[in-house]
Amino acid sequence: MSRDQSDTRSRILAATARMLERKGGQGVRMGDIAREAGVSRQAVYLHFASRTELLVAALRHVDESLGLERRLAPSRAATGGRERLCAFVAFWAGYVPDIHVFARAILLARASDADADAAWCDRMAALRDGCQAAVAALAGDGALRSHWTPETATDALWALLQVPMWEHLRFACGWSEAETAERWQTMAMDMLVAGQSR
Amino acid sequence: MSRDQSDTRSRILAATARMLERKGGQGVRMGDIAREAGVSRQAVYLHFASRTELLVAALRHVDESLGLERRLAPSRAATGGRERLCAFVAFWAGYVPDIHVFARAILLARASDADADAAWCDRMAALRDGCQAAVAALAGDGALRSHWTPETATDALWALLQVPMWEHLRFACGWSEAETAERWQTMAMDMLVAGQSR
DNA sequence: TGTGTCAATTGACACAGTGTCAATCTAGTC
DNA sequence: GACTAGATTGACACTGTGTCAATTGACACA
Repeated sequence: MSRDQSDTRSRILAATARMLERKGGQGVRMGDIAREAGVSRQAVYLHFASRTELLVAALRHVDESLGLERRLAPSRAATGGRERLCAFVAFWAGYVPDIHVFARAILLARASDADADAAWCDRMAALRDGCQAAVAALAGDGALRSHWTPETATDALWALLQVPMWEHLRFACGWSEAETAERWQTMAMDMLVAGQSR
Repeated sequence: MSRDQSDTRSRILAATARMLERKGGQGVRMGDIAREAGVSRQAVYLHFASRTELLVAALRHVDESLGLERRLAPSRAATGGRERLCAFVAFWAGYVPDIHVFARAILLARASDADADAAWCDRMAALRDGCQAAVAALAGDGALRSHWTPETATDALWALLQVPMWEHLRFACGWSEAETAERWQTMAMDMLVAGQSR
């Protein structure tokens, strides 16, 4: 049989992704995922200790299959501060659409589950590092608006790039993915970069 | 006895506020609220059909006791576009701290409850009206950055003023209430107002 | 051919929280 | 003294997570 241990595990992860994609953050039950994966509900618990652990693993799994590191490369390679900021926001605007259903689910779980909260904080800390690097590049060019310190500017950019912000722009405002990406960059630039008045 | 119908109702609302304040959005159960109000759990259902209805009523109740309309007056009175925008963000930055625990609870309920979602969308529509008015005043002064239309600028401001954004600035970034208010205004101005480079 | 192992299945159950129901209690009112 | 209405009590249905124990079926080793 082609169904060894790791096979089942990845089928569960794939089923989780499909279900989240289809039904959105809430309303996806352990039983739904099991059925979708073609295994029993208990088989899921054989591989993941809890719903939260499954969600977090599923998110990590898409990170890998999407090539998070590879996608991050352009922004790391950018030399100028402005270019780096633009590239970073562009990367994130292209990445969030692929992960936001997982983010949604974890964000909801977060309220009542310390593990989910910790996993999310971890991930957001990594995002903040990216923001910090972009802001540092900007400051290095002397292009940071004078009312920001590198610290506060990092915080501001970090806040701007939160997943709920993307969701709001995308769904509440009804912006297309391309519009969201472009305008999100503009917002970041206008907020942080000196001499941007047009 | 001093316990007539409307008395019990408002005691429940007050208890809801206290519990949310104390324990945050999640983890506040109907039974907790009942105990806090000094009534039975069923008495709560006698006054509110569901948890969602209670949360929404509680939020409306603080709106009234806080004088939402009165607090909104300064921004409505402002003449210049910049002043109006500043006053509006200042109003909101002063208001969110008082209501964000209710917002949190409703936002969480929203994912699995259509009523909560509808109530929240309603409220957000009202916020958007405020944003629209501020942007219109700005545009009227010719002070709107050229890359925005009134529509897109309204959306952008609306997104910036979402409660999760405030929560992130306040708690994840660790900004004080005053810092959050001041910098939130700056972010809005930099994003929307032409000729703001410093 | 027999034995051991391990993933997976099945069905039962504990637990928490929301919401419902019916019987009963307790004031105030006419 | 009967009526009414809000409140109480206790039981229960329902949903979803997580646990447990007994069993099945496939493969491996000898």
